[in-house]
Amino acid sequence: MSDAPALGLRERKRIATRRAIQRAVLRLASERGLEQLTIEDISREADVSPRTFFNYFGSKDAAVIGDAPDLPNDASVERFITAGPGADLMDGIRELMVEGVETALEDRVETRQRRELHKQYPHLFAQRMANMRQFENALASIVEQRLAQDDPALAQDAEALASRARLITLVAIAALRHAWSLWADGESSEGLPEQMRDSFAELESLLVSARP
Amino acid sequence: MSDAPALGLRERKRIATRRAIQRAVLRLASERGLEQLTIEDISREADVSPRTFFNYFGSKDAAVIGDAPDLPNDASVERFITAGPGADLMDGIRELMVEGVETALEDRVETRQRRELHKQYPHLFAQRMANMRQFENALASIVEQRLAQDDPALAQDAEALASRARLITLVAIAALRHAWSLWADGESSEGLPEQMRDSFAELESLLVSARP
DNA sequence: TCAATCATTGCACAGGATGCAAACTTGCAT
DNA sequence: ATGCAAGTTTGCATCCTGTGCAATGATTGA
Repeated sequence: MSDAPALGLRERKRIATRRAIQRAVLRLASERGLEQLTIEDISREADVSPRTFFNYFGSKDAAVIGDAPDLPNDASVERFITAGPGADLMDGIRELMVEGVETALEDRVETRQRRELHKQYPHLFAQRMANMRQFENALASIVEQRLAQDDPALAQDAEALASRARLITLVAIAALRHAWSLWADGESSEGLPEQMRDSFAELESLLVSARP
Repeated sequence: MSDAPALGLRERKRIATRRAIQRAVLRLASERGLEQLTIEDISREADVSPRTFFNYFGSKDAAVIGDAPDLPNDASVERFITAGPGADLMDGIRELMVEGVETALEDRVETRQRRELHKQYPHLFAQRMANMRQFENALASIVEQRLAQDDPALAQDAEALASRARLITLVAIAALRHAWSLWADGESSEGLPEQMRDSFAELESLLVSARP
């Protein structure tokens, strides 16, 4: 858990600046809305020059959206890949995802503000989805390795393997999006991880009912 | 099929202008890339003023991306909703989607150019997916009606009904995205509709294999 | 033909975004 | 500690995006 190998001052300052900008943009955007908010306003609030803002984020939106979820550490990934054919695939993916979003959870206030802004400005949500593509590709590659492990026959056909891994990944992401929607729309204070388990369970029941 | 109730001259010109801009942006972007392309360039090529460009599209990207797929006409939708519990749900959704993208298919050259640009600029692809949200909501609402028809018991619980309809929709969209990816990445000249049938078939086989 | 309606255009302007070079801060080897 | 290399912040200049407004011109329907 402790990935803090004594960051240098420079690195710590960088992170602080980044977070200062993010906090500033969330605070101001929540108060008066995105459109009546200029880079200059944000920079003033964050105590940096407008030019510095662009050193950290390519646009106003990018600062609001927040960082894309990351894959968990290598140990978890390795465990998933080598879990063997006996372990349920979707369960494994779900846990990887939960780990991923859990590490990304920062401040409760910020999370709430971001959620509100996502509701208010659909294009932000959209861009966030766009940023997921990287995550998506990483995940697909991992799933591919797992499939190759579980089913050596399938591993012979690279095309089929890749196609299947991608489809499985996309279905898993469908569940993730489902969880996200309910979590973002709902008023309940249920955490995203819990909602994710619910959504994956519903996906499971869907698959069952689909088979006569 | 013939939804052309004698468009007036004004309407025809509007459509022509829109298409002229789209053609211009695709041509120029394919030649020299998106970033070295200004609104002024595009407008010159399309023989309209820069101001007019913005009357049609909110941004450069919007012009490249193309229009979001539409739901098919009401007859098809009605047929889907009332197909009854005997008809396979995913098959029905797939056919609705195929109809939707088929009407959106314009010119072969444009389609190809757009495909290339989507490969080259992932954020375009992403934005396109984002634009699907409207389509997504429309589809979810239709699926919800179908579910309510098929399963009156489920229809009692509005929450559960909506949640399930949304999940099913998202899974179907996962298949659509899968088809889209393969179609965009692949060199094959196979059409998107065919690829969609392949992807939905693979989804089907996935569900089967998931059930021991 | 005339008036209403809608589309196109030019103009002005605020804000977004980037390259560049100067000033400053941090890291590190001596 | 000192000094140099590397990285960060900033101001400045500049181009592009995007929008409101008002004038002009084309299309429509009576």
